[in-house]
Amino acid sequence: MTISAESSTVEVAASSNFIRNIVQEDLASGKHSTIVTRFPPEPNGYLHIGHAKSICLNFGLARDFGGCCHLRFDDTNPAKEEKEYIDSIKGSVKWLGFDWGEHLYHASDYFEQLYLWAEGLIRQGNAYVDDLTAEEMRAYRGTLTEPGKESPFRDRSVEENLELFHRMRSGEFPDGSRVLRARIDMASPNMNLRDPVMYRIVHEPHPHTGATWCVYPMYDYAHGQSDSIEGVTHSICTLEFEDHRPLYDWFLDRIGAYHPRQYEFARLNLTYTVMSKRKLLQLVREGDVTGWDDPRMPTLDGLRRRGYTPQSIRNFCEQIGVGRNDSWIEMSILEESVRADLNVAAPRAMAVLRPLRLIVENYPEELAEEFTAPNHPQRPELGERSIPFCRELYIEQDDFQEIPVKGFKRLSPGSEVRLRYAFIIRCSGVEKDASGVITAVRCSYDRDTQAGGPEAGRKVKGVIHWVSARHGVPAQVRLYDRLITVPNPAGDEWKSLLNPDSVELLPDAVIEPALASAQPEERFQFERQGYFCADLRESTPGRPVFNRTVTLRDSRAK
RNA sequence: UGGGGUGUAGCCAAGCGGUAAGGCAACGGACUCUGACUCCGUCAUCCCUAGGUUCAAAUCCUAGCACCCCAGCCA
Repeated sequence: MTISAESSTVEVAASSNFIRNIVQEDLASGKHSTIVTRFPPEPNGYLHIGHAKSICLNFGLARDFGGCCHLRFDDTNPAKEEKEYIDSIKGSVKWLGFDWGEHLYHASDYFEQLYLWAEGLIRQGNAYVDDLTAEEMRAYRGTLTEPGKESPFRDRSVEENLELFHRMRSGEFPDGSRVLRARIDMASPNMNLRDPVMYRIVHEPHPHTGATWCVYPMYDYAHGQSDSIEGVTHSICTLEFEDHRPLYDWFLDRIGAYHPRQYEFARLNLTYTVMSKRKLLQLVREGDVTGWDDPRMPTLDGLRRRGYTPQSIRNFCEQIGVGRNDSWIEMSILEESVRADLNVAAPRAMAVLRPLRLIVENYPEELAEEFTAPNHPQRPELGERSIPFCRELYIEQDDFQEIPVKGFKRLSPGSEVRLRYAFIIRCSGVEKDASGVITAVRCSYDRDTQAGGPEAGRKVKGVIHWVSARHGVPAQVRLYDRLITVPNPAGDEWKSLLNPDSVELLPDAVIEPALASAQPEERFQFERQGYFCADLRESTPGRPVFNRTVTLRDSRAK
C-alpha cells in the first residue's frame, strides 16, 4: 500500500481574535504598511503544543497579512541552552509547516550592540555595577507590599562602573561576584522595576557564540532591544510578561530606539498533561518517558511520533482561539482535530490487537482466497488492496463473548456476524483449555454472503475485523493514553499523578499483510479501533512498530 | 493588605449600546459491511454579583466578589 499518509483536510479558517483585529486595524489605518512578527524560543528544551499556539499565531499573521515572521533564539543563558535544542526547534517549526526564510536570528547576534548600549546607560547614570550577593540582593528587593532598599553600590561613579563592567567582560571576576543593574526605582510597585539585573557573569560556553563572552544579558535586557533591532511591529508574548513591558520601554526610551508594540495572550494549558519545559525536562531526566519525543509527551516531536499531523495541530490552534483568559483546553479538542484530519487522509486496514483464534469449520483446510477491500470507503481514488482469507483466522478477543452482555453486537455462541469484507459467519462453539480459558472460537461461514453474492444483503447485528492466521504478520503495537490521571494537575504534586498505564505494549498483535511494508510515519486507520502511525524511529518495512495516535470515537456506553 | 491582569454554557470562544456566532463535550434521531464517518435535531430569557445611566446594556458608570501573574544573577 503506497497511499500517502499526508493529511488532506482543509485548513481551518483563521478565526477572529483580538491580536488579529489589532493587526488588521494597524494595516488599515496605515500605522504599518507591513507587519513583522517573530517566534522567540529559548533553546533550553523541545517545543511543545503550547509553542505551536504561538508559532501558528505569529507565522499565521505574517502569512495572512503578507508580512514576515522571524525565528529568533533568545539564547541569553548558556547555562541552560544546547545545540541539540536549537536543532530540534528548527525541525519542529519546519515540520509544523512554517518557514522563516532568511529570517533566522539569535539574541546573541546582538550581544555587542547590547553591550554598547549598556555602556551608554552607565554613562547616563542609568546603570551600575553591584557587588551584592544574590541573597543580599533578594533581601534588599523588599516584598510585594514593602519597598526595597537601595544597594550601597548604587551610587558608584560612572568611571568606576565603566571600569568594573569592562573587567566583568574581560573575565576578571568569578560567576556571581557582580552584576550590572539598571538604576530605576527600588520602591516601584512593579517588582520588575526595582533595579533589575541587566548582566550577570557566566563562564560557560555558549551554543552559538562559543567562548566569546563571559557576561550575558538577562532576557529582560535583551528581548525588547532584539525586537527593536529586527523592526518587529507586533511583539506577541504570553501574559506573564505584561508587567515587563514598562521595563522594555524604559530601556528603549533611554537607548533612543524604536519601540515595538507588545501584546500578550494566555498560554495554552491542556488537560491531562503538563506543559512547562521544566516539567517536561523532569520527566525526561527522571526516566518517566523515553525522551523528549516520547509519544506520550505534548512536545511537537512527541505528537509527531504519536501520529499527529502538522495540519491537525494547526487546525487545533485555530480552533482554540487566542485570548487573555487563563484557560484549560480539553484534550478532546486536540483528539478530535487529529481524528478529523486522519478520517479523511488515512487508508484503512485491519489489525488484530489481542488475537483470538477463529476456526471456520466448513472452510477447506488447503484453500485460501483473497478479497479486495477499498483503502478508504469514502474515497475510492485511494484504491484497494487484497486481503487473504483461510480456514483459520484471528479476531479480537473483545469481539467474542460467550455470554453476551445486553446490547452486544458482535460474536457469541449461535449468533451471526459479518467478517469485514468477507463472509457472514455463525458461531458454533468454543474450545477451552484445562483451566477453562477460551483458546479458540469455532464457526461456519456462508459463501452466499460475500459481496455480490445472493445473500450479501443479509442483515446481521455486527461487523468485526479479522486477519488470516496463515498470512497475518506479527507487529509491535503500542497503545498510548493520557500522561496524567487528573484533568488539571497543578502545584508540585503533579509527579504523583502520573498515569501508570500511559503506555501498553501489545506483544501478540497481528496485522494484514498489506500493512507489513508500512514506511515510518505512515498512518492508517485500523478499522474499528483507531488511528495508528508506524513509528518514526523504530518501525521499518518488514518489522513494523505501530503507535496508536487516538482511538476512534466509541458511542458504546463505557 | 503593593502592582498588573481576567471573569459569556461542562471546556474554549465571538461579541465593542439594538436584544447571546462558532467549535469541543453531552443528549436524541437517520444512515451504515467500521458501535467509525456523514446527516438532522436539542443544548445561555442570559453574559461573576449588586446598584445605576439609557427607549434599549454582555457591551457605559459605581461598588463589591472570585481567580491568575510578579519578590531568579530563569525565560
